[in-house]
Amino acid sequence: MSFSDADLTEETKEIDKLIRDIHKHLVEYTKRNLKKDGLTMPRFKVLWYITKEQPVNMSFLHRKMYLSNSTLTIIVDKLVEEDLVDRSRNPEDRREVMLELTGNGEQLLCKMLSIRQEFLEKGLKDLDSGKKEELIELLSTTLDNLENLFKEGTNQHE
Amino acid sequence: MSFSDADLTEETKEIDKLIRDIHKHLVEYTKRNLKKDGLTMPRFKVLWYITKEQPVNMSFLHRKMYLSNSTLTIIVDKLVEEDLVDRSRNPEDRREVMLELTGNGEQLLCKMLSIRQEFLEKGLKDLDSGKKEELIELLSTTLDNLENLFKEGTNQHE
DNA sequence: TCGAAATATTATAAATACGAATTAATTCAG
DNA sequence: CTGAATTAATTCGTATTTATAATATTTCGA
Repeated sequence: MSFSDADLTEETKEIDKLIRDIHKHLVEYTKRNLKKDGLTMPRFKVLWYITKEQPVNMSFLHRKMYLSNSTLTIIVDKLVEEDLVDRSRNPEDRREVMLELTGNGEQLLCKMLSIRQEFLEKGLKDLDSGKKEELIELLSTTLDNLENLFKEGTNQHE
Repeated sequence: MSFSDADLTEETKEIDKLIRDIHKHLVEYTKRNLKKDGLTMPRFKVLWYITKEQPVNMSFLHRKMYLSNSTLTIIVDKLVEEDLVDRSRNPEDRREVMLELTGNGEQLLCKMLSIRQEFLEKGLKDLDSGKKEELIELLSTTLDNLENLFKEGTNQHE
């Protein structure tokens, strides 16, 4: 078997499309369920990122989500108002805000995550554990490379 | 080797995270480059979808992108104004609009797609052609299942 | 031909997003 | 210790994106 440049290009395009489409379905399915509980995607994501390393500050969200602090302030305002997030100043460094999920927040996030999890689980039903591990391996390698490439671009002087 | 339920759950979470993160890097890298040419993500996506089946109408974009027609009208307005898209009525059925890329549109989209393509290509550099095919196979299986699940949910009566 | 269905736009309102200026707290150089 | 620089977050002004409801316009089936 031999591969031309055109094949390689096609493979990349194909993988791009697959990643986009899988992601799109995950997002749309998630949105559909968020809506039932009055949540939107950006607000859901903020909850999700907070839960990763509670308590977190605004800058953490900024770094992870690639949204400006001013945008995040508005989104967090809303979440606090809805009693999903608790906002307080860090006593160690009072410039920093500390964000944590409230009980409500935890509960709602959990629910949404498990709905999402179940959806993807069904999507993966034809892959046995070995194949899933294989998939994880292939995607991890790719992500590592992309992260490095991305950082290089970011540190561009000027 | 044996696998517990917890392992299976972890595998799914891991795959979810990998898909999201790869997608995130693709999006952020693309955005960074779009910005240099005054493009935004939704506008870029509309160009991309138009090019898939030129000429397309608004409803096609609606079905593919999960955006309301009114949202799309606004985005397309902007693209027409920027001379990236040509909008005309379909003479066969004058309710329909026909969207095509202008020369400028083609050119700009091509440029952006190849920048994106190159980025992902580098991300995939450690996978030989066999592994890429494997990856395509695994992702395709998953996407098929997700598409079916998604449709089921959509046709829910009411 | 008449009314229902399909297609797109307009009007309105809300959420999301960014950058610049501002405020407050901390750190650091001298 | 004090003032300058730095850091963190918010506010403000503006633009973009998004949704819903209401409104043409056109097509098409009975």
